[in-house]
Amino acid sequence: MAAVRDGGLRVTSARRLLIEALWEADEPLSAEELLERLGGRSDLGSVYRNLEALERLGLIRHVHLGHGPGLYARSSLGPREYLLCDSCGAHIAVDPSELDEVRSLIRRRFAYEARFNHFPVAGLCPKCAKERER
Amino acid sequence: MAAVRDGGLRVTSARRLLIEALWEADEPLSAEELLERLGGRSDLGSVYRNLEALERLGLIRHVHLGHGPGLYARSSLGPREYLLCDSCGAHIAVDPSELDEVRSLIRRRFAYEARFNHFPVAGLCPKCAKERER
DNA sequence: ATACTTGCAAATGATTTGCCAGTGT
DNA sequence: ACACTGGCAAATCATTTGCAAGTAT
Repeated sequence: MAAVRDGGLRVTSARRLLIEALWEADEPLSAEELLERLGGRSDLGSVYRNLEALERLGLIRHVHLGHGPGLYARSSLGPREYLLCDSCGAHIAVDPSELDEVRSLIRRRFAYEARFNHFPVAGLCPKCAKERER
Repeated sequence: MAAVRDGGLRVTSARRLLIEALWEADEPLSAEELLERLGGRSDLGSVYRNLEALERLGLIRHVHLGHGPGLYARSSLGPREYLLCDSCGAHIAVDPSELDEVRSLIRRRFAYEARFNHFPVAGLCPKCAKERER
């Protein structure tokens, strides 16, 4: 809560509840899922506004896993980059270091600095890839 | 047009106009941009329905470059995979073979079969990456 | 006290869907 | 003829914004 105040935000009950929900979660949640966990003691507009504010402070991040809503998680959940299956929606989160080789390959070829924390690596998971082999 | 009929679709004027617009374009366009090129001689509902139908036949593909609307292009525009800059929106299209090394690295590490034709590689383009170096 | 926030409603952007008159085969 | 489509409107999903009343500092 200190970080919130230091960031120039007031500690309101809607905000505190949202933060608690985010801190209790061990995977990214949508705004709607978060609102449910608040027992309706807020509304979607406020949830989105607060998510944006907390993200500006760097306390949380959000990722887009395919279509569907954005998913939010506390930054302290650890740096994560994602691989998503286009076919079944399965996804895995990995430490950025696991993608360093991929990143440097892309850097050498295209001079792009690839990031898979906001938009994942898309493709086919092992199971779906196998199913399409034939 | 033969491919359309073979696919079980009728060749209607709305459909033909849409196909012409797609075939004249040399980069992916949104449904709205396509409708403009039809001079309003159709409507968004039909455009989306036809885009979906043509995509089912494999005649076109669509890509999501960041937020914003999906972008559609004829498949014959050539196999393309995309790199997108999260910061300035710049993007480049490359032949899949240029990403084969990246793909096999990801395959070895995660057994995922990466595809960057529907969702791009996201990150920072050379210019934006340089600006953040300091 | 007063600036920041909330909850509610309405607006927005992208896309989908229901309906029925119109048209390709 | 008859099923497939088109155009129009309304619905949906995710997210943003306006506003007046409420609250943290």
